[in-house]
Amino acid sequence: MVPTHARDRRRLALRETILEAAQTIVREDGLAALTIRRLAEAIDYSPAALYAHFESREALLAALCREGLTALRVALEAAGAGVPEPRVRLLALARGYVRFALERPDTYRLIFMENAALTKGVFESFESDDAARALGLLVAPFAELRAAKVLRKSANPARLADLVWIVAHGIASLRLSCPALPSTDDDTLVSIAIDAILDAWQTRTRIP
Amino acid sequence: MVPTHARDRRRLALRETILEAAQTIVREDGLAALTIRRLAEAIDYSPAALYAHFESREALLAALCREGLTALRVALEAAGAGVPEPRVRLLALARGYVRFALERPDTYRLIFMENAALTKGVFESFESDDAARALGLLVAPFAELRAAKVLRKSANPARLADLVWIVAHGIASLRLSCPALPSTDDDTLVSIAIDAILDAWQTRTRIP
DNA sequence: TAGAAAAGTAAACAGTGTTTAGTAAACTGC
DNA sequence: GCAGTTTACTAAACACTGTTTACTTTTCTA
Repeated sequence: MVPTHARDRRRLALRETILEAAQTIVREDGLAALTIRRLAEAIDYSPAALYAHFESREALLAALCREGLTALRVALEAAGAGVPEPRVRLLALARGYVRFALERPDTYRLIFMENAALTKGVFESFESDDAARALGLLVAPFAELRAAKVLRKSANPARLADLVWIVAHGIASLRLSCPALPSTDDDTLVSIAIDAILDAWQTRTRIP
Repeated sequence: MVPTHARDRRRLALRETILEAAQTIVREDGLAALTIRRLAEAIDYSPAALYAHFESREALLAALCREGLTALRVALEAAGAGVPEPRVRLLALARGYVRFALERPDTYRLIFMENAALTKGVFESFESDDAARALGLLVAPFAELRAAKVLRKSANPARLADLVWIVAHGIASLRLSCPALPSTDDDTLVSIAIDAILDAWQTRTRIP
């Protein structure tokens, strides 16, 4: 899949250079600072040159968005790796999710908050493999817990995974928008939420 | 508090006119369509005239943001009004929250997603009474349920309210960003989440 | 090596938020 | 009622933005 022709290789390399410079600018001065002119200057090309590699600024943001989604998936895989116990892994995944958002706020905003059309485009057109795999990481622990009869048979792993995603995203995005408001710290919130989910669906007999 | 002098009254009226025209534009063509020039044209003034009432576009957005937050609080009050049973009220509030976000996506985005600095400013500087009152609506049912010994004494109403907020915001904002992804419908997600929270904290004896 | 194709640029276009200088209107004190 | 001052408002410009066009340079191919 690596291009054979020299000019194609250079083309791809420049595209990569552009994306890297873009990431740097975003990390240093935020998304609003990412202008075509500044980006062009950073890589010593004319502004118009960028249009040979990206149809528009929006398209460039979409590419950054896809890269960000991949990075999120990788971060989650790392967070869950080597944690055999499903409940602990679930906690680790959710915490890893929130941590990723807080460590790379602009990336996270770009993926999920900044631009509706962008996010939709990335999740739809790109048939986002990363999103599916990331969600899969959350589904597995629930499936395992259900198989081990820790959770009831009526527990729907996919739906519970959605719930975890909702909670993690809720915490992360609220923190990015109005940091003060949920006054409890993130890790506690995450474990409270996950414990509640597991508690609610665990096999048990209720005493009325 | 109503200004006595005629010119002050006119001033305030124009300010109101500007904000109303802004709302209309946002509702019709989204937030990106809200430019100073278009807004000025809509109210038949020159662009510069707006700067007598708002320091900048950002300041205007902040005003819209505050109005949106008030509208959200009012919507929540309406959703919870006349629902005496705490659990049912909690459901109604959370569903009302999500519904508000979906019915006024641009308003909701403006309040919670679009602009970090903006949101922070509104929630901090304005010592947002609306936010506090809205959150209070969510705290009350938990306090009532705890008082009625439906929930354990260890249940912290404020923290549980945060959780509900996190879930409602999580659902709403994910829906606005990547509508396809949580495949379960919103009302079901809300009730699943709230049931889980109530379940997890209800007074009970566990059979191991 | 000559011709075609690609890469890259400078300059312009249309749009943005914002500032400035200057004018018209409205209010104030006499 | 009138002079003077403050306010309201505008037209025009400034410094940006993303993007397009016409043109030049470089690079590959036949």
